Amino acid sequence: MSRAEQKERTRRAIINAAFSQLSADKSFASLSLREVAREAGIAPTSFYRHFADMDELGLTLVDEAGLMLRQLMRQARQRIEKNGSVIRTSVETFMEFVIGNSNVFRLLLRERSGTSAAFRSAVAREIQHFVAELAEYLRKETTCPDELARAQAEAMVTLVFHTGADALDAPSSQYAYLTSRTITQLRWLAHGAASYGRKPKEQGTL
Amino acid sequence: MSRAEQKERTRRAIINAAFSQLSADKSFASLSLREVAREAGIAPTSFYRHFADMDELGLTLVDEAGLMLRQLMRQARQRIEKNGSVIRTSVETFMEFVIGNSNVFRLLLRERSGTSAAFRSAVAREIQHFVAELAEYLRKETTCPDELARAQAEAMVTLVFHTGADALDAPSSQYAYLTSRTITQLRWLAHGAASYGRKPKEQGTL
DNA sequence: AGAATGAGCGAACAGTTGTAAGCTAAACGG
DNA sequence: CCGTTTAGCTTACAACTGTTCGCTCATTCT
Repeated sequence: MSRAEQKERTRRAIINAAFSQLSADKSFASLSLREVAREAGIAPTSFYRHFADMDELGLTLVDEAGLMLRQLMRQARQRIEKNGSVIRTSVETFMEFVIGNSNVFRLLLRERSGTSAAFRSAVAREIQHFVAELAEYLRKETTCPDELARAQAEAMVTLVFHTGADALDAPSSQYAYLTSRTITQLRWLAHGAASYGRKPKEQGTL
Repeated sequence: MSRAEQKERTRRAIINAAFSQLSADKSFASLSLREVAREAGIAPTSFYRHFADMDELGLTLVDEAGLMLRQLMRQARQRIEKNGSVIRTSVETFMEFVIGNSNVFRLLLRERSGTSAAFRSAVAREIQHFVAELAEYLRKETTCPDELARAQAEAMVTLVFHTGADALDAPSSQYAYLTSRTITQLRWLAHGAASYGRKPKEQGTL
């Protein structure tokens, strides 16, 4: 086996070990280099042949998670074409991702407000892809001015993301409710933005 | 000085030490019992005279944070009575809280998705107060059915909370933008829910 | 006054952590 | 084919962690 090939192999072993140790009660911050190395089947010091420190590993994990997120977007687009209901399809696709890859989603969720500024901005960047893409769609499909399309997209992504977080702690019997609730919320937003978008001034007590 | 009084005093010293060590790069999980005890001016072992372990301290901190949140709600209600604009006043009040008590807000933000189930549900409970109160208001002021009032309140709290999180990493020059963006989002929701609330069926491609 | 309570302390222990130094052996490049 | 490179190892160290034990001594209760 080629040397580079073998190196890539144990690099993946490290990454996989790290992902597999993430759970509801174990965040990336609470992983230890030694534990990861142990599960990857290498000596602790060999870790340094692949990453300068745990932070570098963490950024790699966030990148991989972001990659999966982008694949998810593609998948959602395909489904929408064959399905029609944009909001319902998007929310359902996202929920399936959260349930099926809860460790990955949890990583993003936690590091978004974690203790490392580098992690936070890495996660923020990945989420911005989501927002930008959705905003572009809204600009095309609706008469929304650019700035407001972005604000609308941000609100929608925020709500969907938050529902994903709820789902992590909810029993699976709640998934259907969470999904439909979020769909309703997004429809409100879309409807409100469409009919209310061009009136930034005060009106009424709300 | 009475014994109970002195005990309460060092208990507060511990709590204050813990709060003061929280920061952008230091979460509760990364605090150590010894460090907290050091800053509180007691021996590490004396910590156990007040808390069974760090988790118990953490739950206390979350409770205190929740208390501050409820005080905030009262303050917001007073302001609204003298001001009129419900949404604007609420968002501005909340943002002031986040800026002025960033460590407290960060605690809630992080532990909401942290590694301890007990912490997560404690934070969720505090936030539910917010939601319940807002939902009650919406039921009174609008024609929204109960279930939808709750969904609307949840969406609003989610958006405001998320904006608070954004503010933590944003330069203060961005505060005004974040505030007005959120106000717009909440108005969309209110408007959409009002005119769209009783149509749960599919319609259009959105 | 005398006994009991309990907050606080110091010393000590067993674990864990990250990381440095130096070696081995296999794959590589000339 | 021989020298170089390098992934991986073992050993070692210093720093920290949470927690137990037994003691002191001021406050409290009787």
